Formats: sequence, C-alpha cells, structure tokens
Amino acid sequence: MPRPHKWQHRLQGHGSRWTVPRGAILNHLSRTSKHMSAKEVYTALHKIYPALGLITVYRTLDLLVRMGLLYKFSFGTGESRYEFKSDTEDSHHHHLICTKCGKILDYTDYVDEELELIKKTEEALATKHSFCITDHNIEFYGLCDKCKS
Amino acid sequence: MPRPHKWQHRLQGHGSRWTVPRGAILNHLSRTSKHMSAKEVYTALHKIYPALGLITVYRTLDLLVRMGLLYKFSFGTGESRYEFKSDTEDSHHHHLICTKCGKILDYTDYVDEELELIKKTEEALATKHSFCITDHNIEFYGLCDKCKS
DNA sequence: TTGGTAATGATAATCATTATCATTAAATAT
DNA sequence: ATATTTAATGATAATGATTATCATTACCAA
Repeated sequence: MPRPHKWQHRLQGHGSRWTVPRGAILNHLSRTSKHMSAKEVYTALHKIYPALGLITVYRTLDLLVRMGLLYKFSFGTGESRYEFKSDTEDSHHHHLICTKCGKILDYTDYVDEELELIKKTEEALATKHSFCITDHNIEFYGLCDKCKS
Repeated sequence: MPRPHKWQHRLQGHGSRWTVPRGAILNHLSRTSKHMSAKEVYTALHKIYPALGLITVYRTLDLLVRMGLLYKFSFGTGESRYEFKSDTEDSHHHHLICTKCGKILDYTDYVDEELELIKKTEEALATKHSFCITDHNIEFYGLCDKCKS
C-alpha cells in the first residue's frame, strides 16, 4: 500500500491506522460482488500476504462493519458474510438465497417500491416503538435452478 | 403427555414418534411469543423435565423446522432463534431487532402491503432466476428505547 | 528518528451446533 | 398385555466459527 488510498483518510479520521491488512481487505471486498465469509477473505488474501492471519481478518471485518464500510449478513449457514457497501445510488439490492447449496443472488427487482415501503414502515416503527432504526434486511429463500431438480 | 395431543398425528403422519420431549417443546413454544434459542428452551424445560438434554432440544427444534411447525431465524447474534408458526391468519409479522441488547419486537404495521410486494417480487424472482422460492424474511435493525439513550 | 500506542499474529479459549454410540422407549405385531 | 422393532434420547466428545490474551510489530505524530 505505498500510495495514499481513498480509504486511508476515512480510517484515520476514525482514529484508526491505515495498515497493509486493512488496505488489502478493503481492496479485495470492493472489487468483488461476492458475499464473502471471513475464511474466504483469509484464503484469498493469505496467498498474496502470507503473514496475514485469520484473526486479523475477523478484527478488520468487524472494524469495517462498525465504520459502515461493509454490510454483515447471517444467512443461517453458520458463518457471517460480508459485502462492500457501495456508495453508488443504483447498487442497492437484496438477496435471494438457495437453502441447499448456499448460493446467493443479488436482485434489484422492485427495489424502488421496496425502499418506499421500507421508509414508510421505518417511520411507523420508529414512532410506535421508539426505536432508532439504522438498517433493514429483506431476503428470499428457496431452491436455485440446479438444486430444485 | 397422557392425552393424545393435537400435534401427535402430525408427527406420526410424518413418520416420527410422539415423545415427551417433543410434546414439551411444542407446548412451550406454542404458548410463548418469544423467539427462543435452543439454550433458552432447554433451560426452561429442564426444570420440569430434568432428563431432557440440550442435544435433544437441538434435534427436536431441527425436526420441527423441517416439518414446518417452527420458523428458524438468525439475527446475527450467534445463536439461532425459533418461533412457533401460528396457523391463524392475523399472526403474520416481521421483526425489529435492537443491535445492542438483542431485544426482538414483532410488528404488524403495513404487513399487508409488505405481503403484496413480497408476492410480486417472489413471482418476478422465481421467473427471472428460476428459483423456487419457499420463504422470505424482512427485518429492521436499530436501537431500542432503552439502548438509544 | 523516535516513542507512544494501536494493530498484528500465535496460541488457546469460548460458544453454538453436530457426530457417535450405547441405552431407552414408542409403535406395532404377537 | 407382551414382545419386538426401530426411532429417539442423552452422554461424551468433536467440530467450526468467533473471540480473548499477550508478546511482538509497525503506524504516525512529535
């Protein structure tokens, strides 16, 4: 990571340091559309950075989630999965998960309508239960093309 | 469980046996509105049935989920939580989860609209990605009244 | 350049869940 | 009612994901 990176200031403004593992993990996740587990991130990056440990991956992912740079999902398969939070408008999507093979598809169908309903519901819930709502999650489960046969 | 229970035939029709642990777990979950973890179910029932083991609780919960009598949720707190699937029409709800204390609230606001949108989205997704959709999940995350102060 | 301190990596611990297997108990035939 | 068959149970131990501890390393501000 020789060149100052676009996330460096974000990290430092947060009171954290800009390190090789953090740069590597952010880089990797920002360039993939996959929803990776900690182990998968570790496996992918350990080849390039043999010093990198799985524990650091866990800590870094946790930090990045707390900073709002990543989403963290539990799809009920045991491990958590992480996804880079893109800042472009049209990247918003939800998930379709195969309960057999664990395949995850992003979909954008009706997301505008979804978002409208979500906004409305959020407001109602925030008032009614005096909750401060920060996030939502919508997902569908089923069997993918290959698994349903 | 001396008296034939309303779930007994369901279990037996499924090729499973009607046992004391199964009756106890179904009874307990059907009478609570809580979203209990396996450990919580075990703790509650072990007082009444000292012979009951945690492993049996896990196995029974898994069976009941496979039979469609329970919902299983992963709220990202490490453990899975189980909820009795009520057969009354107006019981459909989604969840509002406090990310700090783990409190779970059921809400029914706009569920009709949600269901309509879900139905539409399901159809679109099923066609587009040739998925056989069996379930969905909508949830909101935030801070509850107590935790946000 | 250096010193304070956060970040890292290794080892071991924890927590939820699952596998194994001998024992027990439903359901069914006797 | 009893014996028989076989699924269900419970104990022990294993697994797999994640977290705690702590000595070492490396940012980065002075």
